[in-house]
Amino acid sequence: MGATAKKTDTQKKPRTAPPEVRRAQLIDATITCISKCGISGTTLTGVTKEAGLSLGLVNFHFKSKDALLTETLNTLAAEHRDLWMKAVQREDLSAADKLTAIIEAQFHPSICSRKKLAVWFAFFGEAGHRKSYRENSSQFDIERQEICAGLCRQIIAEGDYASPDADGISMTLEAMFDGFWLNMLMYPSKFTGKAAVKQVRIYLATLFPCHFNA
Amino acid sequence: MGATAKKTDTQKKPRTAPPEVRRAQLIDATITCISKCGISGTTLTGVTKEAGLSLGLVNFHFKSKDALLTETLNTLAAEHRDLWMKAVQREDLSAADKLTAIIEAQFHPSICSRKKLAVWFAFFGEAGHRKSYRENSSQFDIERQEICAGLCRQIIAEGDYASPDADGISMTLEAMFDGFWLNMLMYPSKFTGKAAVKQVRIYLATLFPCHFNA
DNA sequence: CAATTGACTGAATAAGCATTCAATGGAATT
DNA sequence: AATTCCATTGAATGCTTATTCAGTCAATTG
Repeated sequence: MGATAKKTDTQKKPRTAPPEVRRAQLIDATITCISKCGISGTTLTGVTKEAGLSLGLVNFHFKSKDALLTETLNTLAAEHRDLWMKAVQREDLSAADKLTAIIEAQFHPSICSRKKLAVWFAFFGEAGHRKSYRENSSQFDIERQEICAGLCRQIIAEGDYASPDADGISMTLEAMFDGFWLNMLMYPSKFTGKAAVKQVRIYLATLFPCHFNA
Repeated sequence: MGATAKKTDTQKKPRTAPPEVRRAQLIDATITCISKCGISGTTLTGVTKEAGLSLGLVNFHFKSKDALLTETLNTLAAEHRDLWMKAVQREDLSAADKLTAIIEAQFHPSICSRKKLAVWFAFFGEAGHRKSYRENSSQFDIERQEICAGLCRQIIAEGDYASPDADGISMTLEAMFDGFWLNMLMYPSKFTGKAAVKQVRIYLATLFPCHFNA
């Protein structure tokens, strides 16, 4: 339905666009395709049809199908990292606030829509044998887990809590992040992002009652 | 290596075997192939080569490749269910003991070898769009979660604990199960089954200190 | 022993796929 | 206007794959 931005000469969409735009379009279409058909069901014909572009464009803007898939995953991973990193870098937030921000980023609607979750797990399913799928995103995971462990250590020191096991707690947090993601994908009616955040906060409130409340 | 059961005439392996045996061989080979190459890299040529059988046998013993994959997943799901169900059905165990048994089953080496984890997540990755992959195993997941919730309710009643949210706890347990599985697959050197059991027990010990200890 | 049955084989088939590339389009530059 | 350059197109190519099936083999039955 008509989107006429400038009356002057915007009537027909241009037949050509800068590579950046095309790459973004193709990555978007790839996300849609993977979420609908899985990685094994995602074909270049399908992706380009979804994007409304012609078949040959993928190999023009990307080296190969594999490069398109890898860059799709990297895009999702970077988008996620940007969101929580923004909060972690703020100087005015307490350790508990930063940890809360990481949790909320994990379950933010823009990060874990059903569509994107399907893509994440499609990649996890292939990650076992595809090194390129692990490289980037696992680096981010490790980075986030180490930051979480550091924040936990700080909170433990602040509150003088009994449990000294910041590494164990951050491991468990990581597991809860991924586990709730999977359950949100498989049983969306039973598991929502809101409920996940709530449960993670209950876990933290049990451990650090002075810093968190359910 | 020699396995000579009966001296009389067992020298060469028979060229033919009952369908049950062949089906099991093919499912085994499928697990190996998926763990090595993912679902998209698993071909009938590869499976039959792995099994040391001829190409045509898959479509003889199974309706199709898809049927083979579905039955492979169902086999894994049933194997897992059998393990925890055996403990849950015992009349002599307390609720806490049964919950412990479920946790230990979840991370039992026979259930979550790296090989089998790779297969589980390969299926999760495709489950979004393949109804047949969800049907059986998700039924088992729901069943297990409801049993866990019941056990939690019982424990809460026994210990007169403050937290009344058995459903939330069982949701969190489920998430920890899946999340630790994923982390065991992705970072096997950092995450082991033993460590996972320990962390889950710590979680329960925090909630139910009279029933569990870390 | 002959006949029958069920398991097994692997070459042949047909469909689908990623990738290539010669040709086209059109915007920017000369 | 002519030229250059880059984005774009989609038919053609060559490879991989699931599935079929006509035939082989061996055990069991009559």
